[in-house]
Amino acid sequence: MAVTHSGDENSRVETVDRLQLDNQVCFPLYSAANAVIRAYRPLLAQLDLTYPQYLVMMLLWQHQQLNVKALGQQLHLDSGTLTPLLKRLESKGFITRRRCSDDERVRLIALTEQGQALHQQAQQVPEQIRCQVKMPTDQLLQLKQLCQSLLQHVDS
Amino acid sequence: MAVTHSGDENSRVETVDRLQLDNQVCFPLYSAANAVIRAYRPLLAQLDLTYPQYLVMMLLWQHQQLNVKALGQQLHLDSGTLTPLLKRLESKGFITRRRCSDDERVRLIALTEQGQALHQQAQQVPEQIRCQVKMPTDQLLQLKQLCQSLLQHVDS
DNA sequence: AACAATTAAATTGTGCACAACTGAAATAAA
DNA sequence: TTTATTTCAGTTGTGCACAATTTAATTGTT
Repeated sequence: MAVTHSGDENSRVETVDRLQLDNQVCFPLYSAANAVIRAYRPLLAQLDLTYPQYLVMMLLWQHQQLNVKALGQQLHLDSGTLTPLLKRLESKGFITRRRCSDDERVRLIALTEQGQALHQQAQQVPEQIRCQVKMPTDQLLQLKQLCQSLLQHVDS
Repeated sequence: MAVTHSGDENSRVETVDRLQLDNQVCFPLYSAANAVIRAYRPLLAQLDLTYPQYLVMMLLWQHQQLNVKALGQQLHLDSGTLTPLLKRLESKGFITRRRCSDDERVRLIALTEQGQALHQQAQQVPEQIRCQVKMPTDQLLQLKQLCQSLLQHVDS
């Protein structure tokens, strides 16, 4: 329980139960993320990708080749998540997982031709998803910036 | 690829690649949600709860008794997620899962004394998590409202 | 009353997310 | 140069999240 002052004309003192769903930031954050990823699902299914797989592919379309650590740092995911995910992308024929000759610990993740080709098909995804989110662009930009800020300011 | 007009003095035309991580809302949303839930983990571990279990418990602390459908509607989760989660809460001794006598299809989820008692222990969680998020309260409020708005305006 | 349609929850199977741990290779320290 | 430490991926095990399906109970129709 916490006591806060309301911003009304006559400043009342009200008791806010912070253990209620309505008063928490994390619940809408978590629900909204789930909802948007749920909206991505049918679009990405046409590319035979899940949302986290799509994230990896976007990084590879941009950088051609990355190791597991670099992927993990950019996506905030660890090897426990990435290794099986990358194996699935490999078995679908979208990426290769070579060992680095300089440092045998490192895996170099690169696109196959098929993975490269998927880039074309994916071009429409952003606009398709944008159509399903009926919200002003400036609000979405604001939401993006607040999420990025939160990400920087939470110690986890 | 999309062409947008920047808001600069001399309105340049720039090409924005919407297939880049930096230009998407969902990625920071997804990462921020994961990060905050990660921050909750050690706090909730002391109560022997996961974050989704904590959500269910909060609803029960507020309403005493709910069926699976009502829980699902409020949390945006289906029986495929809730049924095993509720079984875990039951086996920990926090809830009961009675069948409704009026309608045998329905499960009535209610708190045990132990589950009720957990409410006291949980009182500190919101302030503890607040300390780990070094961000102004007005920005968090704004983030909450934008997430709630997004949740309403995405068809999924 | 008999049958069809609907509803509530459970089940099955896939794919994350992550903590904790392991093994192997590279780097640092003695 | 041996040994200690660190680093990179991989493994194991738990718990979601969800699509698709199933079972059983209820409601609606004829």
